[in-house]
Amino acid sequence: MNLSRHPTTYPTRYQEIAARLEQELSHYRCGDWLPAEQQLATRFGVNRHTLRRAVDQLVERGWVQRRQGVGILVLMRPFDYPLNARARFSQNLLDQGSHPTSERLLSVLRPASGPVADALGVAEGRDIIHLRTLRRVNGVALCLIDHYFSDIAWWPSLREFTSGSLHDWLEARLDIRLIRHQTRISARRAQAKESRMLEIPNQAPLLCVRTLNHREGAHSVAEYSVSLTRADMIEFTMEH
Amino acid sequence: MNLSRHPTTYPTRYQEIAARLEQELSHYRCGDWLPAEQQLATRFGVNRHTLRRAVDQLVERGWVQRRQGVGILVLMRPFDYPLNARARFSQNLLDQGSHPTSERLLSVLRPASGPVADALGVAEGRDIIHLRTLRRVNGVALCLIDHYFSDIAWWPSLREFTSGSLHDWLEARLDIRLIRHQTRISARRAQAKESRMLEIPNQAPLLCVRTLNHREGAHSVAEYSVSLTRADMIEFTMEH
DNA sequence: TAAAATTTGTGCGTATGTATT
DNA sequence: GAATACATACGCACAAATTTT
Repeated sequence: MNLSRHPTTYPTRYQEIAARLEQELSHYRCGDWLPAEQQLATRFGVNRHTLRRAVDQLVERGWVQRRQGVGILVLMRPFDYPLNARARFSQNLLDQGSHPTSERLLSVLRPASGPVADALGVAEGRDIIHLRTLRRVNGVALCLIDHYFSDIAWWPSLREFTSGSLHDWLEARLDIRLIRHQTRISARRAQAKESRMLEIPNQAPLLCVRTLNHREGAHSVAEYSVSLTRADMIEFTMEH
Repeated sequence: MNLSRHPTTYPTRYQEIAARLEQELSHYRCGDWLPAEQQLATRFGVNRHTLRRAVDQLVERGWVQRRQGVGILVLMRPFDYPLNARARFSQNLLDQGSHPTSERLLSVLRPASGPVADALGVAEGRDIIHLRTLRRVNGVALCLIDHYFSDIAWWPSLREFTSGSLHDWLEARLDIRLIRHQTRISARRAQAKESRMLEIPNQAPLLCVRTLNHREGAHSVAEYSVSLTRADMIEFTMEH
């Protein structure tokens, strides 16, 4: 078995096209759609498979994103550039749930799945409150948080939450102050759905922070939250 | 442009095959070759394109590697398996530098680079102590830490450190107790060198923890450390 | 509400080129 | 040189998702 490197080879057709498309990305803005695959294939005089392969490269590099039935979305923006140059936002690790600028994507009453039930300390299948919020900075999706609450008495109030700071809302409407009890931090690649919601390339690294929160004075878990944050944009900090 | 969620979809044929192949990887050892694409395609009753697409997934995940004219090389080690099944090790976020099982890879006196000098609060180019340690669990490389110390008076003692807990060593040999003052947590993909040292696929997600440590009572930074941990194996926890 | 059109996603069959054994 | 195996590319067809009519 020969482990030596392969000699350099001439670029294949799909690589040529990928390079060309990458150049031309500068003619687009974030949010623009590329011409349809068939159009591009015709223009380059190749089969659609070959064109798709070229686009695959751009997807891998994180420049564009596919949307079935819609088209190919251009992600690259001047905004992203400095980020990889270590110009990440810095965020206090303990601030989860108190972002002043998050919007609600989902709020439902639903049976607790296994992991959620475990975290909240309730029986699997019991109804719990599930909110999902998205935090944007300058219009860029940054952080997706799932909040799970065990006390469905909060539902009438929580269901009306639409945007702002969730923890401020709890304090203002229900006079409830939540205190962080446990934090778990991990990282992994974004899965397909997550990368769509956060508008990032598939497989991009995400920071995952899971927290257990109590009410002041109480010992049972009132909230379990799971946040997914673009790792290229955020760094968590903590002063001791 | 509609950013609403996509409905869940059923796995496609190639995804099914990818999942099946991933299961079966445990039947192989690192260095084994998979059966030829045509054989696998025949066995699954699909076209070779479809089979190739399934293998593409394994390549993306870093389990196998293609060699033109040779075959498909199995990279994965059996040990890696349970990890993706969410069986990550749990580690206290504040334990950096005190792993009882780390080994020294490097110990040198060298001029401080820009970022290190900034962190330690010394002039760029001034000599500092640089130690690099690797932590293994069951023989598997888990965590790579660069330690930078501003006080070169510690050098005669630190240069003799070879393995064990670095912070224990400092306390035993120099009667120095270090206290965490600031923690920064980020995540990114492994670069080529890092993936070699940690024996993981390139681009695999890493957790990066950077800390500033003081001596008890003192205010200046005595140690700056940067740890890189396999994100598929570790989850950090913190009780408040 | 429903159907049609558009666009990407998946899959098959085939042909040819390239690298290795 | 021959055999084997992966790499690239074309053409066609249909499925799935979305948007438009």
